[in-house]
Amino acid sequence: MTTPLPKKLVRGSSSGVAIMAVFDLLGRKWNMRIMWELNSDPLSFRGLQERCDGMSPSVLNTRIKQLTEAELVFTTSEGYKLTTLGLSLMNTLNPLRDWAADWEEKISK
Amino acid sequence: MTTPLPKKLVRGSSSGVAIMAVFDLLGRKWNMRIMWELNSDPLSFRGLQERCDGMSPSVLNTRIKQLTEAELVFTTSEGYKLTTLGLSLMNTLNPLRDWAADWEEKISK
DNA sequence: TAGTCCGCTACGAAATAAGTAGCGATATTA
DNA sequence: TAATATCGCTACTTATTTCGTAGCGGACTA
Repeated sequence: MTTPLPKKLVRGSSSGVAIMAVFDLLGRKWNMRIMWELNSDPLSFRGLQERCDGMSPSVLNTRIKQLTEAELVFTTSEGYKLTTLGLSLMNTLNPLRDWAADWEEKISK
Repeated sequence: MTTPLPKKLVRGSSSGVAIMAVFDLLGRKWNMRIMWELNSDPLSFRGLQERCDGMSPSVLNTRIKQLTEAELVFTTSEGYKLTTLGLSLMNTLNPLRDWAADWEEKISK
């Protein structure tokens, strides 16, 4: 039988807890994409849906709720927008664009 | 009936394709976490599993294959390690740690 | 030879995402 | 004012992904 693994491992310190929450949030389909699209423009529900390859409205709805709860997105009369916190996240994620281009180039040989 | 949405929207240019692939890869449960852990140390299969809260070995196995395919991870006699490409990705993702701390602070009020 | 640990696989159950129809509200047009 | 259209969003079913667990075959050890 497989050795039971401890469910939680005591790590070096309390640091590293916050980043795990970020991984939980961003490591879910569509969340990064939605924020990326909102970083360009504020968008309506259906507009966001179109930009995100026609993703399911049911999922979009739960994503918006999550991101709103996380204070990264909020609703206005002109549609959904990033909060200051959301904008700052997209700023830290911005270098990903260049990395991605580099990666694609090297991967495709 | 719901208006059919166009499955693909013509965007401004060819730029932005690579970043979508990155979102696909990183927007999957465990992928960021695995790379984060490997950025600290090279780890064995079971070691990686422990660090990742005892995640299922079946999922871990498919993740390792994906990340290897993406040339972000490779296998050595001492365990799994990040490639140069993988290291550079973690470098661009590094500011996330600080952002996460900031976010947690503001969120918990 | 028997015991232990390893990377990894198989497989059923649970959770998440996709896909589609359509409701109620508001806006627009006839 | 009535018909039409569009909106955000919900309710459902189906498909895909992830989880949890048992355990195989190989390498090492006693």
